[in-house]
Amino acid sequence: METDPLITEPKRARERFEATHAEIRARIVLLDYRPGTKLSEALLAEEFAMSRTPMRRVLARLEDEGLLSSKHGVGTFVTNVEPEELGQVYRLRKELVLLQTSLDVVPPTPALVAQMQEIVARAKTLRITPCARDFSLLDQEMFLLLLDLTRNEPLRIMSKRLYFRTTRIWLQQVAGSETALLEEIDVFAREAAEILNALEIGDLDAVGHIRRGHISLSFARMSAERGSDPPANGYIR
Amino acid sequence: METDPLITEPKRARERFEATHAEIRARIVLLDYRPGTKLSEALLAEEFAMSRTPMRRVLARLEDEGLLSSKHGVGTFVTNVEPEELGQVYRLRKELVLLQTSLDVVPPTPALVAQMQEIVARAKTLRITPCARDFSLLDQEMFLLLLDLTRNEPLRIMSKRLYFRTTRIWLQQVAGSETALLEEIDVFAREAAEILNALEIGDLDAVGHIRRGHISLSFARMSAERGSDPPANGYIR
DNA sequence: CTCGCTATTGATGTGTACAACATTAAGGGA
DNA sequence: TCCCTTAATGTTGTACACATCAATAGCGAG
Repeated sequence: METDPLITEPKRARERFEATHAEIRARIVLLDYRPGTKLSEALLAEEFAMSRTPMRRVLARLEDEGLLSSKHGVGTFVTNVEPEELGQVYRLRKELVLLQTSLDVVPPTPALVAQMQEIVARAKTLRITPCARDFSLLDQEMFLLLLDLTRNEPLRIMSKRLYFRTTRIWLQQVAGSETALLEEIDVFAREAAEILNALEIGDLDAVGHIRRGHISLSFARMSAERGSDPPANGYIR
Repeated sequence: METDPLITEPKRARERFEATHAEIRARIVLLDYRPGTKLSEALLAEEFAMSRTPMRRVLARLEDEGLLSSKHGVGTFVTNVEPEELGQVYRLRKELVLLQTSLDVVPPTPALVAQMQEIVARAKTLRITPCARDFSLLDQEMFLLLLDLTRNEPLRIMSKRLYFRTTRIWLQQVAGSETALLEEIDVFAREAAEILNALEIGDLDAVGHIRRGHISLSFARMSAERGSDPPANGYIR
Protein backbone atom coordinates (compact mmCIF):
# COMPACT_ATOMS: atom_id res chain seq x y z
CA MET A 1 0.00 0.00 0.00
CA GLU A 2 1.82 3.08 -1.22
CA THR A 3 0.69 6.47 0.03
CA ASP A 4 2.36 9.32 -1.77
CA PRO A 5 2.66 12.20 0.68
CA LEU A 6 4.01 14.59 -1.93
CA ILE A 7 1.29 14.27 -4.52
CA THR A 8 -2.20 14.89 -3.19
CA GLU A 9 -3.68 13.49 -6.34
CA PRO A 10 -5.86 10.59 -5.14
CA LYS A 11 -8.11 12.70 -2.95
CA ARG A 12 -11.42 11.61 -1.63
CA ALA A 13 -14.25 12.50 -3.96
CA ARG A 14 -15.77 14.90 -1.46
CA GLU A 15 -12.52 16.70 -0.83
CA ARG A 16 -11.82 17.07 -4.53
CA PHE A 17 -15.31 18.50 -4.99
CA GLU A 18 -14.83 21.04 -2.21
CA ALA A 19 -11.38 22.04 -3.45
CA THR A 20 -12.56 22.51 -7.03
CA HIS A 21 -15.59 24.47 -5.90
CA ALA A 22 -13.47 26.77 -3.72
CA GLU A 23 -10.96 27.32 -6.53
CA ILE A 24 -13.51 28.28 -9.19
CA ARG A 25 -15.41 30.40 -6.68
CA ALA A 26 -12.17 32.22 -5.89
CA ARG A 27 -11.61 32.91 -9.57
CA ILE A 28 -15.09 34.41 -9.89
CA VAL A 29 -14.82 36.41 -6.67
CA LEU A 30 -11.37 37.75 -7.59
CA LEU A 31 -12.58 38.69 -11.07
CA ASP A 32 -10.28 36.24 -12.86
CA TYR A 33 -13.60 35.31 -14.47
CA ARG A 34 -15.43 38.59 -14.89
CA PRO A 35 -19.24 38.85 -15.01
CA GLY A 36 -20.52 37.69 -18.39
CA THR A 37 -17.58 35.38 -19.03
CA LYS A 38 -18.54 32.13 -20.72
CA LEU A 39 -17.08 29.07 -19.05
CA SER A 40 -16.66 25.73 -20.81
CA GLU A 41 -17.50 22.60 -18.86
CA ALA A 42 -15.18 20.59 -21.07
CA LEU A 43 -12.20 22.91 -20.68
CA LEU A 44 -12.65 23.24 -16.91
CA ALA A 45 -12.99 19.47 -16.58
CA GLU A 46 -9.77 19.02 -18.53
CA GLU A 47 -7.92 21.61 -16.47
CA PHE A 48 -8.93 20.00 -13.18
CA ALA A 49 -8.18 16.52 -14.52
CA MET A 50 -11.68 15.17 -14.23
CA SER A 51 -14.57 14.42 -16.56
CA ARG A 52 -17.54 16.66 -17.16
CA THR A 53 -19.73 14.71 -14.73
CA PRO A 54 -18.13 15.78 -11.43
CA MET A 55 -17.32 19.21 -12.86
CA ARG A 56 -20.99 19.72 -13.65
CA ARG A 57 -21.77 19.06 -10.00
CA VAL A 58 -19.38 21.83 -9.01
CA LEU A 59 -20.89 24.23 -11.54
CA ALA A 60 -24.40 23.29 -10.43
CA ARG A 61 -23.59 24.29 -6.87
CA LEU A 62 -22.05 27.57 -8.01
CA GLU A 63 -25.22 28.21 -9.97
CA ASP A 64 -27.28 27.49 -6.86
CA GLU A 65 -25.14 30.04 -5.05
CA GLY A 66 -25.93 32.61 -7.70
CA LEU A 67 -22.43 32.90 -9.15
CA LEU A 68 -23.12 31.08 -12.42
CA SER A 69 -26.03 30.71 -14.80
CA SER A 70 -26.29 27.79 -17.23
CA LYS A 71 -28.54 27.67 -20.28
CA HIS A 72 -29.20 24.57 -22.31
CA GLY A 73 -27.59 24.80 -25.71
CA VAL A 74 -25.94 28.14 -25.02
CA GLY A 75 -23.36 28.01 -22.26
CA THR A 76 -22.48 28.65 -18.63
CA PHE A 77 -21.92 32.29 -17.73
CA VAL A 78 -20.59 34.18 -14.75
CA THR A 79 -23.56 36.16 -13.45
CA ASN A 80 -23.70 39.87 -13.01
CA VAL A 81 -25.33 41.39 -9.93
CA GLU A 82 -28.23 43.72 -10.63
CA PRO A 83 -28.39 46.89 -8.52
CA GLU A 84 -31.67 45.77 -6.94
CA GLU A 85 -30.17 42.41 -5.96
CA LEU A 86 -27.06 44.13 -4.65
CA GLY A 87 -29.19 46.31 -2.41
CA GLN A 88 -31.13 43.33 -1.09
CA VAL A 89 -27.95 41.49 -0.21
CA TYR A 90 -26.39 44.49 1.52
CA ARG A 91 -29.52 45.31 3.51
CA LEU A 92 -29.67 41.71 4.69
CA ARG A 93 -25.95 41.60 5.48
CA LYS A 94 -26.37 44.70 7.62
CA GLU A 95 -28.76 42.72 9.83
CA LEU A 96 -26.85 39.44 9.82
CA VAL A 97 -23.61 41.08 10.87
CA LEU A 98 -25.26 42.03 14.16
CA LEU A 99 -26.33 38.43 14.70
CA GLN A 100 -22.75 37.30 14.07
CA THR A 101 -21.76 38.97 17.33
CA SER A 102 -24.89 38.24 19.34
CA LEU A 103 -26.14 34.77 18.41
CA ASP A 104 -24.37 31.71 19.85
CA VAL A 105 -21.18 33.72 20.22
CA VAL A 106 -17.94 32.57 21.81
CA PRO A 107 -15.53 35.00 23.50
CA PRO A 108 -12.66 35.94 21.15
CA THR A 109 -9.67 33.68 21.73
CA PRO A 110 -6.14 35.13 22.08
CA ALA A 111 -5.33 33.45 18.77
CA LEU A 112 -8.20 35.28 17.08
CA VAL A 113 -7.09 38.61 18.51
CA ALA A 114 -3.54 37.91 17.34
CA GLN A 115 -4.75 37.18 13.81
CA MET A 116 -6.77 40.37 13.89
CA GLN A 117 -3.65 42.29 14.91
CA GLU A 118 -1.85 40.82 11.93
CA ILE A 119 -4.68 41.88 9.63
CA VAL A 120 -4.44 45.44 10.95
CA ALA A 121 -0.69 45.41 10.32
CA ARG A 122 -1.11 44.09 6.79
CA ALA A 123 -3.75 46.73 6.11
CA LYS A 124 -1.21 49.41 7.01
CA THR A 125 1.35 47.78 4.72
CA LEU A 126 -1.24 47.68 1.95
CA ARG A 127 -1.60 51.46 2.17
CA ILE A 128 2.00 51.74 1.01
CA THR A 129 1.84 49.17 -1.74
CA PRO A 130 -1.80 49.11 -2.84
CA CYS A 131 -3.03 46.04 -4.72
CA ALA A 132 -6.71 45.43 -5.37
CA ARG A 133 -6.37 41.66 -5.40
CA ASP A 134 -4.44 41.47 -2.14
CA PHE A 135 -6.91 43.92 -0.65
CA SER A 136 -9.83 41.70 -1.56
CA LEU A 137 -8.07 38.68 -0.06
CA LEU A 138 -7.40 40.60 3.15
CA ASP A 139 -11.02 41.71 3.36
CA GLN A 140 -12.07 38.12 2.86
CA GLU A 141 -9.68 36.96 5.55
CA MET A 142 -11.10 39.39 8.08
CA PHE A 143 -14.64 38.41 7.20
CA LEU A 144 -13.93 34.72 7.75
CA LEU A 145 -11.98 35.41 10.95
CA LEU A 146 -14.79 37.41 12.54
CA LEU A 147 -17.26 34.75 11.46
CA ASP A 148 -15.55 32.48 13.98
CA LEU A 149 -17.15 34.56 16.73
CA THR A 150 -20.41 32.69 16.27
CA ARG A 151 -21.00 28.96 16.49
CA ASN A 152 -24.35 29.16 14.75
CA GLU A 153 -23.60 27.05 11.69
CA PRO A 154 -26.64 28.05 9.58
CA LEU A 155 -25.83 31.70 10.20
CA ARG A 156 -22.21 31.08 9.21
CA ILE A 157 -23.16 29.33 5.98
CA MET A 158 -25.68 31.96 4.94
CA SER A 159 -23.37 34.83 5.77
CA LYS A 160 -20.65 33.27 3.64
CA ARG A 161 -22.97 32.80 0.70
CA LEU A 162 -24.09 36.42 0.83
CA TYR A 163 -20.54 37.68 1.16
CA PHE A 164 -19.21 35.72 -1.81
CA ARG A 165 -22.23 36.67 -3.85
CA THR A 166 -21.51 40.38 -4.01
CA THR A 167 -17.91 40.95 -2.96
CA ARG A 168 -16.76 40.88 -6.60
CA ILE A 169 -18.96 43.89 -7.36
CA TRP A 170 -17.34 45.75 -4.49
CA LEU A 171 -13.92 44.71 -5.84
CA GLN A 172 -14.89 45.87 -9.32
CA GLN A 173 -15.66 49.34 -7.96
CA VAL A 174 -12.57 49.46 -5.79
CA ALA A 175 -10.27 48.38 -8.59
CA GLY A 176 -11.82 50.93 -10.89
CA SER A 177 -9.56 53.84 -10.01
CA GLU A 178 -6.34 54.23 -8.08
CA THR A 179 -7.79 56.96 -5.85
CA ALA A 180 -10.84 54.85 -5.01
CA LEU A 181 -8.57 51.95 -4.08
CA LEU A 182 -6.40 54.08 -1.78
CA GLU A 183 -9.44 55.64 -0.15
CA GLU A 184 -11.06 52.24 0.38
CA ILE A 185 -7.89 50.73 1.87
CA ASP A 186 -7.70 53.67 4.23
CA VAL A 187 -11.29 53.10 5.36
CA PHE A 188 -10.61 49.38 5.76
CA ALA A 189 -7.52 50.02 7.86
CA ARG A 190 -9.48 52.27 10.20
CA GLU A 191 -12.35 49.77 10.43
CA ALA A 192 -9.97 46.91 11.22
CA ALA A 193 -8.27 49.00 13.92
CA GLU A 194 -11.62 49.89 15.47
CA ILE A 195 -12.73 46.26 15.44
CA LEU A 196 -9.43 45.14 16.99
CA ASN A 197 -9.86 47.66 19.77
CA ALA A 198 -13.37 46.45 20.51
CA LEU A 199 -12.20 42.83 20.42
CA GLU A 200 -9.42 43.49 22.91
CA ILE A 201 -11.95 45.05 25.27
CA GLY A 202 -14.24 42.13 24.66
CA ASP A 203 -17.13 44.30 23.48
CA LEU A 204 -18.65 42.14 20.78
CA ASP A 205 -21.72 44.31 20.51
CA ALA A 206 -19.46 47.18 19.49
CA VAL A 207 -17.79 44.94 16.90
CA GLY A 208 -21.15 44.21 15.34
CA HIS A 209 -22.25 47.82 15.15
CA ILE A 210 -18.90 49.04 13.82
CA ARG A 211 -19.15 46.49 11.04
CA ARG A 212 -22.78 47.33 10.35
CA GLY A 213 -21.90 50.97 9.94
CA HIS A 214 -19.08 50.20 7.54
CA ILE A 215 -21.23 47.88 5.46
CA SER A 216 -23.82 50.62 5.20
CA LEU A 217 -21.24 53.21 4.18
CA SER A 218 -19.59 50.85 1.74
CA PHE A 219 -22.88 50.25 -0.03
CA ALA A 220 -23.58 53.98 -0.11
CA ARG A 221 -20.20 54.64 -1.75
CA MET A 222 -20.86 51.92 -4.33
CA SER A 223 -24.30 53.29 -5.15
CA ALA A 224 -22.89 56.79 -5.53
CA GLU A 225 -20.08 55.53 -7.74
CA ARG A 226 -22.54 53.66 -9.92
CA GLY A 227 -24.65 56.78 -10.22
CA SER A 228 -27.77 54.80 -9.39
CA ASP A 229 -30.66 55.83 -7.20
CA PRO A 230 -29.97 56.39 -3.52
CA PRO A 231 -30.39 53.13 -1.62
CA ALA A 232 -33.88 52.35 -0.42
CA ASN A 233 -34.02 52.25 3.32
CA GLY A 234 -36.64 49.72 4.33
CA TYR A 235 -39.88 49.96 2.44
CA ILE A 236 -40.52 49.33 -1.21
CA ARG A 237 -43.34 51.21 -2.86
CA MET B 1 -20.10 39.85 -23.64
CA GLU B 2 -22.19 42.99 -23.31
CA THR B 3 -25.54 41.25 -23.31
CA ASP B 4 -26.84 40.14 -19.95
CA PRO B 5 -27.35 36.38 -19.90
CA LEU B 6 -29.67 36.53 -16.92
CA ILE B 7 -32.87 37.67 -18.57
CA THR B 8 -34.02 34.38 -20.09
CA GLU B 9 -36.47 32.20 -18.21
CA PRO B 10 -36.53 28.53 -17.13
CA LYS B 11 -36.66 25.66 -19.58
CA ARG B 12 -38.10 22.19 -19.65
CA ALA B 13 -35.15 20.48 -17.99
CA ARG B 14 -35.06 23.13 -15.29
CA GLU B 15 -38.73 22.77 -14.56
CA ARG B 16 -38.44 19.01 -14.26
CA PHE B 17 -35.54 19.46 -11.89
CA GLU B 18 -37.48 21.89 -9.71
CA ALA B 19 -40.58 19.71 -9.68
CA THR B 20 -38.64 16.58 -8.73
CA HIS B 21 -36.72 18.45 -6.05
CA ALA B 22 -39.93 19.85 -4.56
CA GLU B 23 -41.61 16.43 -4.59
CA ILE B 24 -38.80 14.57 -2.83
CA ARG B 25 -38.37 17.43 -0.37
CA ALA B 26 -42.09 17.22 0.41
CA ARG B 27 -41.75 13.50 1.09
CA ILE B 28 -38.94 14.16 3.52
CA VAL B 29 -40.58 17.04 5.39
CA LEU B 30 -43.90 15.16 5.57
CA LEU B 31 -42.09 12.12 6.98
CA ASP B 32 -42.97 9.84 4.08
CA TYR B 33 -39.22 9.29 4.19
CA ARG B 34 -38.37 9.29 7.87
CA PRO B 35 -34.92 10.25 9.18
CA GLY B 36 -32.47 7.40 8.60
CA THR B 37 -34.33 6.05 5.58
CA LYS B 38 -32.04 4.82 2.84
CA LEU B 39 -32.96 6.12 -0.60
CA SER B 40 -31.87 4.43 -3.83
CA GLU B 41 -30.77 6.66 -6.69
CA ALA B 42 -31.69 3.95 -9.17
CA LEU B 43 -35.19 3.38 -7.77
CA LEU B 44 -35.95 7.08 -7.53
CA ALA B 45 -34.67 7.63 -11.06
CA GLU B 46 -36.93 4.85 -12.30
CA GLU B 47 -39.96 6.22 -10.43
CA PHE B 48 -39.52 9.71 -11.86
CA ALA B 49 -38.83 8.34 -15.34
CA MET B 50 -35.32 9.69 -15.67
CA SER B 51 -31.79 8.32 -15.48
CA ARG B 52 -29.55 8.49 -12.44
CA THR B 53 -27.66 11.50 -13.81
CA PRO B 54 -30.37 14.17 -13.39
CA MET B 55 -31.67 12.46 -10.27
CA ARG B 56 -28.24 12.72 -8.71
CA ARG B 57 -28.35 16.46 -9.29
CA VAL B 58 -31.63 16.64 -7.35
CA LEU B 59 -30.21 14.56 -4.51
CA ALA B 60 -27.03 16.64 -4.46
CA ARG B 61 -29.06 19.79 -3.92
CA LEU B 62 -31.09 18.14 -1.16
CA GLU B 63 -27.80 17.13 0.45
CA ASP B 64 -26.58 20.71 0.19
CA GLU B 65 -29.78 21.77 1.93
CA GLY B 66 -29.06 19.35 4.76
CA LEU B 67 -31.95 16.98 4.12
CA LEU B 68 -29.86 14.10 2.73
CA SER B 69 -26.43 12.65 3.32
CA SER B 70 -24.65 10.50 0.74
CA LYS B 71 -21.73 8.20 1.47
CA HIS B 72 -19.67 6.59 -1.26
CA GLY B 73 -20.25 2.87 -1.38
CA VAL B 74 -22.90 2.95 1.32
CA GLY B 75 -26.00 4.86 0.34
CA THR B 76 -28.02 8.05 0.51
CA PHE B 77 -29.82 8.62 3.79
CA VAL B 78 -32.42 11.05 5.09
CA THR B 79 -30.62 13.06 7.75
CA ASN B 80 -31.69 13.41 11.32
CA VAL B 81 -31.50 16.78 13.09
CA GLU B 82 -29.30 16.85 16.17
CA PRO B 83 -30.64 18.82 19.16
CA GLU B 84 -27.76 21.31 18.92
CA GLU B 85 -28.46 21.93 15.25
CA LEU B 86 -32.18 22.24 15.96
CA GLY B 87 -31.47 24.93 18.52
CA GLN B 88 -29.22 26.83 16.15
CA VAL B 89 -31.86 26.83 13.45
CA TYR B 90 -34.63 27.94 15.79
CA ARG B 91 -32.56 30.70 17.35
CA LEU B 92 -31.73 32.01 13.89
CA ARG B 93 -35.33 31.71 12.68
CA LYS B 94 -36.43 33.78 15.65
CA GLU B 95 -34.31 36.63 14.32
CA LEU B 96 -35.09 36.17 10.64
CA VAL B 97 -38.84 36.22 11.24
CA LEU B 98 -38.52 39.79 12.44
CA LEU B 99 -36.67 40.73 9.27
CA GLN B 100 -39.43 39.15 7.20
CA THR B 101 -41.76 41.93 8.35
CA SER B 102 -39.26 44.77 8.43
CA LEU B 103 -36.84 44.36 5.51
CA ASP B 104 -37.99 45.31 2.00
CA VAL B 105 -41.59 44.69 3.00
CA VAL B 106 -44.69 45.34 0.91
CA PRO B 107 -48.06 46.18 2.46
CA PRO B 108 -50.30 43.10 2.68
CA THR B 109 -52.56 42.86 -0.36
CA PRO B 110 -56.28 42.13 0.02
CA ALA B 111 -55.61 38.78 -1.65
CA LEU B 112 -53.02 37.93 1.00
CA VAL B 113 -55.40 38.86 3.80
CA ALA B 114 -58.12 36.76 2.18
CA GLN B 115 -55.82 33.75 2.01
CA MET B 116 -54.91 34.30 5.63
CA GLN B 117 -58.59 34.33 6.54
CA GLU B 118 -58.98 31.02 4.79
CA ILE B 119 -56.06 29.58 6.71
CA VAL B 120 -57.66 30.66 9.98
CA ALA B 121 -60.89 28.99 8.94
CA ARG B 122 -59.13 25.76 7.96
CA ALA B 123 -57.28 25.79 11.27
CA LYS B 124 -60.62 25.83 13.08
CA THR B 125 -61.84 22.96 10.94
CA LEU B 126 -58.68 21.06 11.72
CA ARG B 127 -59.48 21.24 15.42
CA ILE B 128 -62.55 19.10 14.73
CA THR B 129 -60.89 16.59 12.44
CA PRO B 130 -57.22 16.59 13.48
CA CYS B 131 -54.68 15.24 10.99
CA ALA B 132 -50.95 15.67 11.47
CA ARG B 133 -50.19 15.69 7.76
CA ASP B 134 -52.82 18.28 6.88
CA PHE B 135 -51.68 20.31 9.84
CA SER B 136 -48.11 20.35 8.58
CA LEU B 137 -49.29 21.38 5.12
CA LEU B 138 -51.36 24.20 6.60
CA ASP B 139 -48.42 25.40 8.68
CA GLN B 140 -46.27 25.34 5.57
CA GLU B 141 -48.89 27.27 3.63
CA MET B 142 -49.01 30.02 6.23
CA PHE B 143 -45.23 30.22 6.33
CA LEU B 144 -44.99 30.66 2.57
CA LEU B 145 -47.87 33.14 2.51
CA LEU B 146 -46.34 35.39 5.14
CA LEU B 147 -43.00 35.16 3.36
CA ASP B 148 -44.62 37.16 0.56
CA LEU B 149 -44.55 40.18 2.87
CA THR B 150 -40.89 40.73 2.01
CA ARG B 151 -39.37 41.20 -1.40
CA ASN B 152 -35.85 40.51 -0.17
CA GLU B 153 -35.06 37.44 -2.24
CA PRO B 154 -31.96 36.25 -0.31
CA LEU B 155 -33.94 36.50 2.92
CA ARG B 156 -36.79 34.55 1.36
CA ILE B 157 -34.49 31.79 0.13
CA MET B 158 -32.65 31.42 3.43
CA SER B 159 -35.83 31.46 5.46
CA LYS B 160 -37.27 28.69 3.31
CA ARG B 161 -34.18 26.56 3.68
CA LEU B 162 -34.23 26.87 7.43
CA TYR B 163 -37.94 26.14 7.64
CA PHE B 164 -37.74 22.99 5.53
CA ARG B 165 -34.67 21.86 7.40
CA THR B 166 -36.37 21.38 10.77
CA THR B 167 -40.12 21.33 10.23
CA ARG B 168 -40.11 17.52 10.02
CA ILE B 169 -38.76 17.32 13.57
CA TRP B 170 -41.57 19.55 14.75
CA LEU B 171 -44.02 17.32 12.86
CA GLN B 172 -42.49 14.23 14.43
CA GLN B 173 -43.17 15.63 17.88
CA VAL B 174 -46.65 16.82 17.04
CA ALA B 175 -47.65 13.53 15.47
CA GLY B 176 -46.30 11.66 18.46
CA SER B 177 -49.45 11.78 20.59
CA GLU B 178 -53.05 12.73 19.95
CA THR B 179 -53.12 15.16 22.86
CA ALA B 180 -49.97 16.93 21.64
CA LEU B 181 -51.48 17.26 18.17
CA LEU B 182 -54.72 18.77 19.49
CA GLU B 183 -52.85 21.14 21.73
CA GLU B 184 -50.56 22.23 18.91
CA ILE B 185 -53.43 22.79 16.50
CA ASP B 186 -55.11 24.91 19.14
CA VAL B 187 -51.98 27.02 19.54
CA PHE B 188 -51.67 27.34 15.78
CA ALA B 189 -55.29 28.45 15.40
CA ARG B 190 -54.77 31.17 17.98
CA GLU B 191 -51.50 32.29 16.39
CA ALA B 192 -53.09 32.45 12.95
CA ALA B 193 -56.00 34.50 14.32
CA GLU B 194 -53.63 36.92 16.03
CA ILE B 195 -51.57 37.31 12.86
CA LEU B 196 -54.68 37.87 10.80
CA ASN B 197 -55.80 40.58 13.19
CA ALA B 198 -52.45 42.34 12.99
CA LEU B 199 -52.47 42.02 9.19
CA GLU B 200 -55.90 43.60 8.91
CA ILE B 201 -54.71 46.52 10.99
CA GLY B 202 -51.59 46.69 8.87
CA ASP B 203 -49.24 46.32 11.83
CA LEU B 204 -46.46 44.24 10.30
CA ASP B 205 -44.20 44.78 13.28
CA ALA B 206 -46.79 43.06 15.44
CA VAL B 207 -46.96 40.19 12.96
CA GLY B 208 -43.22 39.67 13.32
CA HIS B 209 -43.22 39.71 17.08
CA ILE B 210 -46.25 37.43 17.37
CA ARG B 211 -44.50 34.91 15.15
CA ARG B 212 -41.24 35.26 17.02
CA GLY B 213 -42.97 34.51 20.28
CA HIS B 214 -44.64 31.43 18.87
CA ILE B 215 -41.42 30.12 17.36
CA SER B 216 -39.77 30.52 20.74
CA LEU B 217 -42.58 28.74 22.56
CA SER B 218 -42.73 26.01 19.93
CA PHE B 219 -39.04 25.28 20.39
CA ALA B 220 -39.45 25.28 24.16
CA ARG B 221 -42.25 22.71 23.92
CA MET B 222 -40.15 20.52 21.63
CA SER B 223 -37.17 20.68 23.98
CA ALA B 224 -39.35 19.80 26.94
CA GLU B 225 -40.94 16.92 25.06
CA ARG B 226 -37.55 15.58 24.07
CA GLY B 227 -36.42 15.76 27.67
CA SER B 228 -33.24 17.51 26.63
CA ASP B 229 -31.51 20.38 28.37
CA PRO B 230 -33.33 23.68 28.50
CA PRO B 231 -32.54 25.72 25.41
CA ALA B 232 -29.50 27.93 25.61
CA ASN B 233 -30.48 31.55 25.34
CA GLY B 234 -27.68 33.35 23.56
CA TYR B 235 -24.24 32.54 24.83
CA ILE B 236 -22.40 29.27 24.65
CA ARG B 237 -20.07 28.46 27.45
C1' DC C 1 -16.05 -21.93 19.02
C1' DT C 2 -13.72 -17.74 17.73
C1' DC C 3 -11.09 -14.84 15.04
C1' DG C 4 -9.56 -12.96 10.81
C1' DC C 5 -9.05 -12.94 5.96
C1' DT C 6 -11.38 -12.82 1.56
C1' DA C 7 -14.80 -12.86 -2.01
C1' DT C 8 -19.18 -11.03 -2.91
C1' DT C 9 -22.57 -7.66 -3.23
C1' DG C 10 -24.66 -3.40 -3.80
C1' DA C 11 -24.18 1.33 -3.29
C1' DT C 12 -22.29 5.98 -4.85
C1' DG C 13 -18.84 8.26 -8.02
C1' DT C 14 -16.85 8.77 -12.80
C1' DG C 15 -16.09 8.54 -17.88
C1' DT C 16 -18.04 8.79 -22.35
C1' DA C 17 -21.17 8.69 -26.16
C1' DC C 18 -25.30 10.67 -27.59
C1' DA C 19 -29.62 13.69 -27.53
C1' DA C 20 -31.76 18.24 -27.13
C1' DC C 21 -31.28 22.86 -27.78
C1' DA C 22 -29.95 27.56 -29.46
C1' DT C 23 -27.24 30.33 -32.34
C1' DT C 24 -25.24 31.39 -36.71
C1' DA C 25 -24.13 31.32 -41.35
C1' DA C 26 -25.11 29.81 -45.82
C1' DG C 27 -28.26 29.25 -49.67
C1' DG C 28 -32.18 29.86 -52.66
C1' DG C 29 -36.45 32.03 -54.30
C1' DA C 30 -39.35 36.25 -54.90
C1' DT D 1 -31.63 43.07 -52.39
C1' DC D 2 -34.32 41.04 -48.93
C1' DC D 3 -36.12 37.37 -46.30
C1' DC D 4 -37.18 32.88 -45.20
C1' DT D 5 -35.49 28.23 -44.87
C1' DT D 6 -32.13 25.02 -43.53
C1' DA D 7 -27.90 22.93 -42.48
C1' DA D 8 -23.83 23.34 -39.54
C1' DT D 9 -21.76 23.92 -35.17
C1' DG D 10 -21.00 24.17 -30.40
C1' DT D 11 -23.13 23.95 -25.89
C1' DT D 12 -25.63 22.00 -21.95
C1' DG D 13 -28.53 17.91 -20.56
C1' DT D 14 -29.12 12.73 -20.44
C1' DA D 15 -28.31 7.72 -20.61
C1' DC D 16 -25.56 3.99 -19.50
C1' DA D 17 -21.49 1.28 -18.66
C1' DC D 18 -17.81 0.97 -15.61
C1' DA D 19 -14.71 2.23 -11.48
C1' DT D 20 -14.36 2.76 -6.63
C1' DC D 21 -15.65 2.07 -2.13
C1' DA D 22 -17.63 -0.04 2.12
C1' DA D 23 -20.38 -3.47 4.50
C1' DT D 24 -21.13 -8.32 4.97
C1' DA D 25 -21.43 -13.13 4.55
C1' DG D 26 -18.68 -17.09 3.93
C1' DC D 27 -14.89 -19.90 4.97
C1' DG D 28 -10.86 -21.72 6.87
C1' DA D 29 -7.16 -21.70 10.36
C1' DG D 30 -6.12 -21.74 15.15
